[in-house]
Amino acid sequence: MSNTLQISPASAITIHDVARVAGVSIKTVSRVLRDEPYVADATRATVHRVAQQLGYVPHPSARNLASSVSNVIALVTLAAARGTHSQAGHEYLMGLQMGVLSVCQALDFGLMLVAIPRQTEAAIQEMQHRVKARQVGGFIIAPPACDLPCLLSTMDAAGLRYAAISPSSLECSGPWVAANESDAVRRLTLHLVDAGHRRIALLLGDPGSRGAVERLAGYRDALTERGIAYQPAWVEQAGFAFDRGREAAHRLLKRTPQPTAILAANDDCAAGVIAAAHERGMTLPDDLSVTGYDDVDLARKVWPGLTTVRQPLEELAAVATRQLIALMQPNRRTGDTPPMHVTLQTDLVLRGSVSAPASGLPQA
Amino acid sequence: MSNTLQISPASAITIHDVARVAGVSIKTVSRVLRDEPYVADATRATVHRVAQQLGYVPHPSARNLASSVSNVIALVTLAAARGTHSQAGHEYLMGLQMGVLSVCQALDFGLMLVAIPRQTEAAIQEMQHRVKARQVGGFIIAPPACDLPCLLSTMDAAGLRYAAISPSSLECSGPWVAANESDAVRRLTLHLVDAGHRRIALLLGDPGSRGAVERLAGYRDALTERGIAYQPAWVEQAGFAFDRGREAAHRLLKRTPQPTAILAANDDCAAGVIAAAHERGMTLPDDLSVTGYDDVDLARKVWPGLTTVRQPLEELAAVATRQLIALMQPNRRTGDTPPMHVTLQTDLVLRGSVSAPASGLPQA
DNA sequence: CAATGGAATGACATGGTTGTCATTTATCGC
DNA sequence: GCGATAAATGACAACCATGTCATTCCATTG
Repeated sequence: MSNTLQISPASAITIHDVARVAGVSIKTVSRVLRDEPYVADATRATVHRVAQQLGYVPHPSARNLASSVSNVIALVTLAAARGTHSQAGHEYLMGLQMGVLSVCQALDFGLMLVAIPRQTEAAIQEMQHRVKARQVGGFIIAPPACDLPCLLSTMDAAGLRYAAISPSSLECSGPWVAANESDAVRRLTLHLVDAGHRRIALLLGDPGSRGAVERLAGYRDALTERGIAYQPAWVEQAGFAFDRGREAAHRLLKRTPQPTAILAANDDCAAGVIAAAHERGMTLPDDLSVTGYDDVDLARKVWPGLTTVRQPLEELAAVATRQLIALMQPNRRTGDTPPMHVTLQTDLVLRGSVSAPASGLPQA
Repeated sequence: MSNTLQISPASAITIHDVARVAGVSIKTVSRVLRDEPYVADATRATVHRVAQQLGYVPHPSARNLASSVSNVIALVTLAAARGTHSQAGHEYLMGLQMGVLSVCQALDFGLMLVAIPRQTEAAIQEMQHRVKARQVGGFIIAPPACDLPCLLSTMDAAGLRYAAISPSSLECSGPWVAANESDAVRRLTLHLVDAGHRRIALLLGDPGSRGAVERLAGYRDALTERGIAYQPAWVEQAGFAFDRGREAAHRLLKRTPQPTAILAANDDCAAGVIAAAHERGMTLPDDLSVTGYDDVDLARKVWPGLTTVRQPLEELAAVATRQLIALMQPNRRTGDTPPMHVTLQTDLVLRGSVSAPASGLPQA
């Protein structure tokens, strides 16, 4: 009937209205809007036009109720103990969030935030609850949540759909994305060696994290390439936090001989190293070269600016999101579906925190 | 009938199952679970017990469909241009998120993330779309999203439910929370004056932000209290970003006489000031005292550590969330409902970035 | 003791969509 | 031109909760 545009009182248009105006059944409207086959092209066109004109927006709850398919995904982080901040750096998490959000927005998915407890058991329950309540159709598991022991394999067993970002364990059947961390650290190490450093300490993150293994490999590769002997004493499991970096740096700088360069586990940790060096009255970068990891804002804000590695955080998250959505809606045609396992390259970012060692000739 | 615990195949328990097992009608189950009156105590107890035993979880979509009330709220941030980071500091936003999330989790609300475009018109449409689609029942508007001109009053007009965090404009009928920023800056200024400073520069954030007015007032109050003349030349609209702080600091430090202390707009901005001072070869804090604002992690990580103001970010967000939920579900009994307008106190955090001025006697 | 009214409960419709299956219409081979 | 097959469409139930309104059950009251 009336083809008049209805703009203002838009909050009540249902599939029935579209069907009535288009002169077809609601089922046909449903078929058109869900891109199902067996609809005549002419009908398809009419329905699309009418739906658009009426400003029809499908009701997600009704859709969800009828089809038990959700178009909401959850970004899973580790619940912080009351008052403390979460484990992973804020900027790291925020970068991931932005990546997830941009894809969600483009594909008309909702993004929920879910914080899970630290025990795998409880975490699974929490997530199952969300699925049971049909609030959420799938999960993006970000570090360090994905480092909970057995989390991913238990999720597999529980039938929860997910995509993991930079998981430490690959013992899962689900998709994951990660950056090529061994290559990143290899290049970082070469950069230091080529600047003249020989006593290079490596601080690693939590033992459970993906980087721990990969980065050590990259570090050793670089040393081998340049014919420098690998010394286990220069490697420490420090952790990612500022304070851990600071403590580790104090320990290292007490030694004789001192390291002339420290590869920190991430930018926060590197800032801790810098703080420690300052506390010991050292001048940076002459007395000590420091590198970070992640290139969060902090890396530019400390003095001297951190030479670091830029992980494509937003892209990591975006890819994971597309993987998950492909998993949730196999039939959906969303251009390119990323493969199950993706490794992305990183960029070295050079700033002032690395220079040639001032004191002592290059000696192994 | 069977009172056996059903644990594993839990994904299909509906209100009908509960009703059947409890021997009552579904309506009665609904009444009990929604805490409605006119149910005998004995019935109430039975239903609760059965629901618990069966592990019944109400289906939010069905609930939503039937009642057209959502139990999902959205945290609204400003969409970042592709690639760039969002306006507000990451740690600031993350602090707010944690606060919102903790209340949501406690009250069994879902939290969605929504990024809105920079134009009020488009932002309203985006939000109306969510509501129209019944995805979301209300919004928490965080800075700087709430500083979009007329956003809040337009939301009022559009009938969108919201609570605002530290909004610049109070021309809205909705609830808001904010920190007492004028008092915070007043105390910060007194702290500097009492350390011997007289030439104190004040960097303000974006003109549209709440702090701009409040903080200036606090600054002037402090000067007046100590009998120091207010000089407009010492006040700049620098903005919150690191680079803005750095540029402003360079401008200020070129002057004669130099300021001996700078109150930065926030910690990021303060880090920029510190970087500028370093670039000019100054020694901190002897040559220049600097203060930040927010007490994000960065404040501990720069050298010297920033004397700053801790805003109770998580609490601000938590209060806003409770305000919003009270607005959405007036009947819900959730202990204490916060008042419509809440102002929270702040804490001074003293670190190494402030000392007595090294050069020059205290002269106005 | 019948009438009254409120407490306690249930039957059924409703919300907006999708799934199932039946039905109508067009297409094809011979 | 006829049946067989496939394409196109629609009627109706189902999803799971809540809202409306009717009904039953008691305790009071006159």
